[in-house]
Amino acid sequence: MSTDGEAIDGAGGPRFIYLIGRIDRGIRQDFETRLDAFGLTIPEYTALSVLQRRSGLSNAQLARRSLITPQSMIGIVSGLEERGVIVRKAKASHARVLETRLTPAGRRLLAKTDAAIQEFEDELLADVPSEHRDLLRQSLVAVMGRLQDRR
Amino acid sequence: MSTDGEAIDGAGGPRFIYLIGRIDRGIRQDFETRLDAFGLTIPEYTALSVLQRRSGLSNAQLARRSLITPQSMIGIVSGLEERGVIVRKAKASHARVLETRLTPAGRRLLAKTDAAIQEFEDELLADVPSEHRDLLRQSLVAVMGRLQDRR
DNA sequence: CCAATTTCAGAGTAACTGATATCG
DNA sequence: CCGATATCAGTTACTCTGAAATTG
Repeated sequence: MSTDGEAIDGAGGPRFIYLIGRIDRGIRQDFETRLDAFGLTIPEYTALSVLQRRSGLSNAQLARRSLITPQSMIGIVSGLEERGVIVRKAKASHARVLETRLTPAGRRLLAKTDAAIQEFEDELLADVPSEHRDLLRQSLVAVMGRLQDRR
Repeated sequence: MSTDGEAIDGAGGPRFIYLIGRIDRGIRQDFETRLDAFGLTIPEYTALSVLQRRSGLSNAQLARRSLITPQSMIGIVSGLEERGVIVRKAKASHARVLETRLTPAGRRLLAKTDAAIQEFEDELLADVPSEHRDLLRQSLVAVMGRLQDRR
């Protein structure tokens, strides 16, 4: 328990923005530690997860989906490519664009990592009634949509 | 609109952890820009907001509530103290503990900033039906509780 | 020539770990 | 002496802006 007296929310409750920021920070450390066992960083794991769903995205597309710059993303995919978990191949119709895909090794790594992360997520959501979890996710997706649309 | 084809969530939908991380990143930039107009950083604004609700917290208490280390928090409060928006005074019963409080100038600054941030938050939540917003906040508070309890 | 992509280089923010001193 | 607090110092992780080359 928190030893600082009051509950987490006072009158009116904390802002949405606070909650997102604090949860992100609180999660990040555990998340990093767990991923470390698989030799991955958070942005690396995130990129792999996106590629699993949407194979063949270019660096620029990955960056847009992740709400970071292409310059930031390039560092992530370069590292993953060196380690052989992804491959990048020039698009047939446009040699400048490099399509990114998971390798079999990448798929295996991701599968192992996913299992560990699923456990973590279940712990975090333990106090959110299961009938509310879909709505939580839906609401967060709606916020994501707002953010995507301003790029 | 996103130009990368598909909707934001594929089959099964994105993980809670992804959503938090990406929303946080997407928010951070706008948030920073808006706060810059008031000469505040995100952690500074967050600390001031916490102090408004819970006056008299020590550095260590502020750090715990924010899920960061006291070493990280000390840099934030030191800056705020120099600028005269907070004061720190030794606790009567324990000279080692410095109780932190907003100054009148700090209160004024926070009031102005809050108004601008409220607008931002309303924009983000525009696509979340108002009858779901309370539930969203409740769920996030539940997750926060889980994180607090493991310190 | 323009727009999009890729990618190198440098800068900055915000957090961390480690260590030291003080107080009750 | 122990536990909590405060705080200095150094380090790391992730992202950014700027700039240049390539392609259609």
